Amino acid sequence: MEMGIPMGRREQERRWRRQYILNVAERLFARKGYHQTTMAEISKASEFGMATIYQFFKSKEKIYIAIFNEKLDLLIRFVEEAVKRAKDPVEKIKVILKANFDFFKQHQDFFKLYSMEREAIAVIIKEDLGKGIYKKHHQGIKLVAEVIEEGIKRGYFHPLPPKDVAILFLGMMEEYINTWIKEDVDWEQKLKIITEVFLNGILNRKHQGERNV
Amino acid sequence: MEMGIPMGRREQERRWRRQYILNVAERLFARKGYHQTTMAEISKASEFGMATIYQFFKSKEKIYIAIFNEKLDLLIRFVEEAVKRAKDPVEKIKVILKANFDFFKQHQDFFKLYSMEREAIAVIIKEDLGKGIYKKHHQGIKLVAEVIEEGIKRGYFHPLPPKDVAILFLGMMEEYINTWIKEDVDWEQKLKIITEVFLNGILNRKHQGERNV
DNA sequence: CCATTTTTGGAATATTAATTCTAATTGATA
DNA sequence: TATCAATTAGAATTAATATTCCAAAAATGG
Repeated sequence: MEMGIPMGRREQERRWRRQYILNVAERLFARKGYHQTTMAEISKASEFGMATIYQFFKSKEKIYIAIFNEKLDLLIRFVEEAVKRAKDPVEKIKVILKANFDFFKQHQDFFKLYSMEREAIAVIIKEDLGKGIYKKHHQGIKLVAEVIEEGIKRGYFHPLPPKDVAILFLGMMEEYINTWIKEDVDWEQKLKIITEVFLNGILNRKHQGERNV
Repeated sequence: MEMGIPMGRREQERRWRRQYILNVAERLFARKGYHQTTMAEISKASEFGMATIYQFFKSKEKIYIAIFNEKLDLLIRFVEEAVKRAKDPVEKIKVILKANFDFFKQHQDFFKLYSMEREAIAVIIKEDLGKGIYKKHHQGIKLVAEVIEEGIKRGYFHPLPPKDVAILFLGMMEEYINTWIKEDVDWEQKLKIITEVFLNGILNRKHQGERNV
């Protein structure tokens, strides 16, 4: 199982089936939410019997957790990779936005699930693993906060509390993706708008003297 | 029942009890989510029997919907009132932020519920009334978008699509409140930060020449 | 205070759906 | 191909809980 030791056909098939079940469940959960999706439906849609599914996952809850954990890992890795390739903080912010947009365009079902239940998950899932997901969300905040902090140190950004700025940034991004993901929009355009607002704010230069914030 | 005709004691008591049930349910839903909260718990916590509760609400779902509808109405009215009192667009933006912060500080249980299930609600609630809630959310977006539009026309804000900016604004705000509502923070301070970021962006003046957004 | 109406508590019912079980099938090994 | 182990389908079981029902209690009005 460890890296380097090749998997036999048997094991590969197992993996493939496991993943298949997760994909089917993800689609169903995204469409109808956790509670409205029954094991019978997952069984039917995946064309596996109950026992088979329970072979792979101890419970419905575990399926749910697995989807979140695996997709969130994927996302975090994807964003981290992208950030590494950018040099200056402004570039990094742009790259984070683009990476998130791209990822969620590719995984729309998951995004739906994510925005639908990220907050609820601590409540839906009794198990401690639910907290692991919560932790991964904070890992995302931390990543952005570090970029912000670097940007402040290097004089690119206003000296504001990095964590606060990171939260504002992610809030913007999430709600924005959430609104537009359903529709068939020009993503380049959207990316430009959010970048513009976040970096430059909405205030027009000619009025900036007036500000008394 | 119409304005002007005074309610008898009987009717007033009924209202009070109805509201009491809603308050209890709200607290429970906020703590454990919709599905984890049972009618038995609502009955126990409110010290009303089942039949009594079903006297007031046809179903558990109706209780949930009632909470959302009534609180959202309250919020919208509260924000609209506040906006009326402000003159220029910059002031209006600040006032909207403050009104939301204040409202949710006052109604923390509801905020929890709101952020937990706003997205999920269309899925949790089968009934059409679920869509009414969705509509109210958009009413909020519209209100902000109008302020933005006015601001652009009067030259205060950059000419960006008002609805997009409104969504970004609300996303920021929601996530921000969400993060800090649990903790005992300096709200004035937080209000300043979000206002600053939204109005001026994070980019430092000295680097603005470099921007190639 | 009595008759009538309304309200109430909580037990009984019905439903829904997660999980387990069993018998049948499939696949591997020799 | 025969044997044994692993896998599977789907029915049966079980658990949870929303809703209904009914007898008892309380409020109302004459």
